[in-house]
Amino acid sequence: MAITIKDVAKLAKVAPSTVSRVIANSPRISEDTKTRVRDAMDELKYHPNFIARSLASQSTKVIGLVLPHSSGVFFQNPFFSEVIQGLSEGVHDNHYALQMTSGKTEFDSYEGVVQMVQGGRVDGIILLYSMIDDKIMEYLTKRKFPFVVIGKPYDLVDKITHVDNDNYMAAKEATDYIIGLGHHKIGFIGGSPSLTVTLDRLNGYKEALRASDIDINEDYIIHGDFLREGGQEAVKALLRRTIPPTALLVTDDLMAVGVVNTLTEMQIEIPTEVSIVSFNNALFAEMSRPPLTSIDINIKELGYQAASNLIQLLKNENDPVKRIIIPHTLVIRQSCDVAPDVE
Amino acid sequence: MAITIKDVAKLAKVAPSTVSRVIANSPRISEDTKTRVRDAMDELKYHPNFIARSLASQSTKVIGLVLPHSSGVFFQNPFFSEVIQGLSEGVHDNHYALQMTSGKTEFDSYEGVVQMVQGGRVDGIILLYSMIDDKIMEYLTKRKFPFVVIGKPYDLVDKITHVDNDNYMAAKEATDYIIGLGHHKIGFIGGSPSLTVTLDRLNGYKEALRASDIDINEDYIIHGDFLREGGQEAVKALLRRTIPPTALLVTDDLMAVGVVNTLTEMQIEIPTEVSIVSFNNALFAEMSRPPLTSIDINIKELGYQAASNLIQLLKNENDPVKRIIIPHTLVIRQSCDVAPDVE
DNA sequence: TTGTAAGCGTTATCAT
DNA sequence: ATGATAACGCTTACAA
Repeated sequence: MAITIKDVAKLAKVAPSTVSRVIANSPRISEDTKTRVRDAMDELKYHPNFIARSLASQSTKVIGLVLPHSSGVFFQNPFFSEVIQGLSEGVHDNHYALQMTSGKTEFDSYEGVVQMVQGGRVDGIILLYSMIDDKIMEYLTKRKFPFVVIGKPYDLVDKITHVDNDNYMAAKEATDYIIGLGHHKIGFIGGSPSLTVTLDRLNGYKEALRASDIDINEDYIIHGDFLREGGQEAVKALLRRTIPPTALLVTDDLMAVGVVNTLTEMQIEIPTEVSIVSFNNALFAEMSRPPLTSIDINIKELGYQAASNLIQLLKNENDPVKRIIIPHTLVIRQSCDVAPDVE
Repeated sequence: MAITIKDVAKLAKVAPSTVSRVIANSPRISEDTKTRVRDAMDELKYHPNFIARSLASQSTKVIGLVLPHSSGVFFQNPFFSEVIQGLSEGVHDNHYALQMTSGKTEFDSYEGVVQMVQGGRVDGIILLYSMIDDKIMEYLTKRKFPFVVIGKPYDLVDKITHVDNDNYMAAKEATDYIIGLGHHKIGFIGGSPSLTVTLDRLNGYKEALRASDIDINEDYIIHGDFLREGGQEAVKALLRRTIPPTALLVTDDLMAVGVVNTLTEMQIEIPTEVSIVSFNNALFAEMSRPPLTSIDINIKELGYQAASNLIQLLKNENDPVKRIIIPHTLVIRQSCDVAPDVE
């Protein structure tokens, strides 16, 4: 059996409660006994038992992570590694631990969350996605369990602390950039329309067109998976239009890579025949031939802020609801050119 | 306060211990009371408190994950996402949870592990790397704490359960393949020489040369980070040799991408002037221009097996030490050609 | 087959 | 400033 607080107490000739106070560095303990107790702890190589502490204090110092249920897709996207990196740093800096839940189906995920929450495994939760009509978000809200979402909640935006980019503006800027190059037949290839990030970017795209008096052509708007395959299928569909677009706004680099692959196979030249702007600025964007102009959304920071804000919320019972916007930047590379039909 | 076992007991008119037994599905409880208790649980929407259970049973059903300390590098490599995916499925299938520890420095990581172990936070640990003279591995071994490593332990190979590829054979096969194309000036670009995976692959490479009576030229062997930058620097160094190699064995796709970038910039043609075989077969290998011939090591399975074997080890006190080898396959693409100096 | 009661290792509330 | 002692919610001998 491991060394417990009692062993330390015995060695230091104090009560267990005193040892506990020393651990918490209570000001009501004399410096004298503090050092005596600390010496005993060192001598015995004492390490507090987190489980016992959690039970007594009703707090685990663990943050739960909820991945989207179709995590197979999610794992393949570099977005995953990058948020995790930010999250990991964020919790670590605050002396919390990170625990993951996946789940093949939505029900599966839901059960995982309930276990974490009702099982008292975690003090707070971070949702790594935001979609419409999400049962998990509904559950957490109803239970008033502390959580923050990465992305924009579909409902109750002003009731739920979240960390997001201004995806509307980002898409608008990207589209404006394309329009500035003379394009007016601009396609939109987005992820699942049940994700709020897709909706925001779609709206930004539409607004940019509207502001420039370009008709919105619903045939130019396609949704797919945040995967290469998603991009491949989408661009094929767009090329079947009677008048195919001369530029594409693609909401994810991995999809954009699929788009590039397909266009290259069809011997359609980028950027002379088709221009592309994508999102996320993963390594893929840089590696692509040609390198992709992409919007950097600072994924790591998204994770870091989510973690630190959740923890702050945990410490401060009545922390106000917050909306943290992480800045984005358009990184111009070589996937855009002036419109071929402009003279 | 949440619903506890006592509330259920009261409603079902049984003792708390009976409820506990029903949860554990003990055979010594009559079907009759079982259903009565279960009805009560449903009615109250009871969920067992994991923390309390952990404290009482001295087992948390949580697996700890230890990333390499320079996790910044690690996170960027697609290896990370893929193992995590496998691990995640593995623990999930066995009703365990996954908890992560990172740490900027080695000391940092070490402290994290000690906290997990002595703090009773986890039942077992998975090391996501294997390097020589690793304090953490030494600590876990000394403490006889259950753990498995992904990769091959440097010491005590037959005392530590691990999941690995046969990296020696994989490298040998890859090198043989290159030799078969007529190359005999073959460079080796590897990751850190303190990682056992690097050593194994290096040995396989050397053995292949030896078997074909090709001199081993230490000038052809370079080590770098498992990153694009690592590959870039390494290949530049190799090209400065008086007689530069005509083929390269690169132990990681991401490094290989760096190699390809650099060669392309220098207008050296792949595969006509330089052939390349890389490892891991990440999406990068396929995306590269030209697409890379790469050894698929089945990363996801590495993770899945690590998780399930650790859990089995936890269940079966005296499970034998195991060495699980995940098969690899050489995926031939377009980065290799016959040696330019062969007629 | 079921109940009683003693832990598990802390924290926290009273006393002193 | 410190010590007893009762939680925290569960598991598990030991009884019955």
